[in-house]
Amino acid sequence: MSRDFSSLLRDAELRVTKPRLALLAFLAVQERPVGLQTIAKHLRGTNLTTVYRMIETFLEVGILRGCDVGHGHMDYELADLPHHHHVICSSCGLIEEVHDCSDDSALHSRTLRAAKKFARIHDHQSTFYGLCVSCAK
Amino acid sequence: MSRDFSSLLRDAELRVTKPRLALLAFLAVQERPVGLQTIAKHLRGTNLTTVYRMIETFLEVGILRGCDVGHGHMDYELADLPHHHHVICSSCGLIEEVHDCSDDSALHSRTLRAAKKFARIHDHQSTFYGLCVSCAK
DNA sequence: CTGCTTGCAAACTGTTTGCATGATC
DNA sequence: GATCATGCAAACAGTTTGCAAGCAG
Repeated sequence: MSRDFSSLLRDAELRVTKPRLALLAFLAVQERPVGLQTIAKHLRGTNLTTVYRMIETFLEVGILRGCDVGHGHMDYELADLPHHHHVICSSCGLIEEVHDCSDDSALHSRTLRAAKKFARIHDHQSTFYGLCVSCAK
Repeated sequence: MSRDFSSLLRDAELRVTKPRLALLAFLAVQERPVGLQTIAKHLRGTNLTTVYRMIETFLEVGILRGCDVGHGHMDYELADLPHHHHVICSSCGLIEEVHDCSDDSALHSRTLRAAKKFARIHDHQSTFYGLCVSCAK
């Protein structure tokens, strides 16, 4: 399951460096999107500034995707994951990804009909709030 | 259409002050959620610190709702607006609110079935991305 | 008059920029 | 060897805190 991040970088016309590989490897292991500070904390041996710049670069070329689950700062995840949404526990902050998004196009066209100022809708992001099983006890 | 913000504040056991009324009046006129800096810029005659504190207070008592449309900072709107979602133009950043959210409970239960770690889902927020009519030309 | 609210200044945190060093191609 | 990436330090912006003065109840 470990991936070939070197060619991922080369395909994006970026140089293959140790900090970049470390960042990608770290994100690949995570099962949830993570914030910049979290990344920097776990990526011993590199610099905060570098993390900022790597993320900026990766967002530009589309290797990374930023997603905002509503606690003030962006979280990041590898962009080549399948489309999904996040469920957040209102009590403890646990995030789970769900992949049930069967009728996207129906949802988009229904929304488009309601949005009078828009000509097209090409994407959406949904965040659900609830109680995880531990907190519900 | 102008509302009674004084009693809104009193009901929340907050004192009725000029800056607070100004903030509420400003938000009531907006048709989209606005960021803190935007608010402060338009609320001449009051202080940045005060705006921060008012927003914090209003969020606590539930007068305001923060919503994150994914550009790094929170936007705020009056909480007693009906449930709705936002459509954002990928090109110019225009935000429109849409109120088509007919089958919420079906969506919640379908998501709950997919989210193995969750016991309940009570709310959600969706953001759509598209092209507004001006940008689509 | 009492306590909540405000405004200013200062502290703080998170983010960005400039520049010299080091690594990749 | 030329160019891109990194790391440090310094600048910067946004946010928070402490405290004295002002205002609502």
